[in-house]
Amino acid sequence: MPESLPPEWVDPPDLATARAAQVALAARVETADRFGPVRLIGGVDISNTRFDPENLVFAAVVLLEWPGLAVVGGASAVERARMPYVPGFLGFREVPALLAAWAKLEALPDLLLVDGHGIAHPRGLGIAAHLGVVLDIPSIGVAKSPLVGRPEAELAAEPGAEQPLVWKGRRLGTLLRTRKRSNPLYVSLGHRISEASAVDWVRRCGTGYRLPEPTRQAHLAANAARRAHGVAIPAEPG
DNA sequence: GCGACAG
DNA sequence: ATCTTGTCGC
Repeated sequence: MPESLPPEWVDPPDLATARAAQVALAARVETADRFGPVRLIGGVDISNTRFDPENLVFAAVVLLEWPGLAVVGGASAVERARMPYVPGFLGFREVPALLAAWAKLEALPDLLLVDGHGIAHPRGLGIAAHLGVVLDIPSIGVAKSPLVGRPEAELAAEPGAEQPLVWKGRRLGTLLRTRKRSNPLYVSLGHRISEASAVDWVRRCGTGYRLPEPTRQAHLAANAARRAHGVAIPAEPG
């Protein structure tokens, strides 16, 4: 973890400050592998209630053992969104709640898979990179749709097919088709991991679904946390 | 100026 | 992100 993180890295007062914070954070992203043996893999995602005037953000972090990919722990938290969803600034909307959930974890993962882009972002700081740098944790971005860039060439239809994601002459990530007839995933390194390793780990975390198990379980956990919120606990009979 | 635009 | 059951296709 960097020295006590500057407030604007997580909760900037305006978009101009947020933009500057992203540039500063992006400079801290490490694009080479720097992590030890992987025994615990984390999955992260958030859930929102549509038309919620409270603007609540339900965040979930799940812990899966490696190998095996069984969920062995996790935590969730609720926070009020500081700002609305603005493409390119997703981190500032979700990171606060994720940090709250992170603080409740009984153990920390060795690698983190985040629902969203890593460095495949206009300023190189998608939410996976944002969270990775703030927590100083190896992270991988796994997005379900593109933000910037185009595949270098047409992506083959076969499962397992991949294609470089290119933007302005730079390679920012990889399109990965994890299932037949499913739209590809957009994988990009977040922090302390190389692009090649990021794709390798996403492949290893595959269990037959479109999304890798960590992110898939995090999505389920975030939804469960949201549905459990404000739901009265049925009284025990007797 | 116009269109694109993670979750 | 979220609203939602069945249904069509592999």
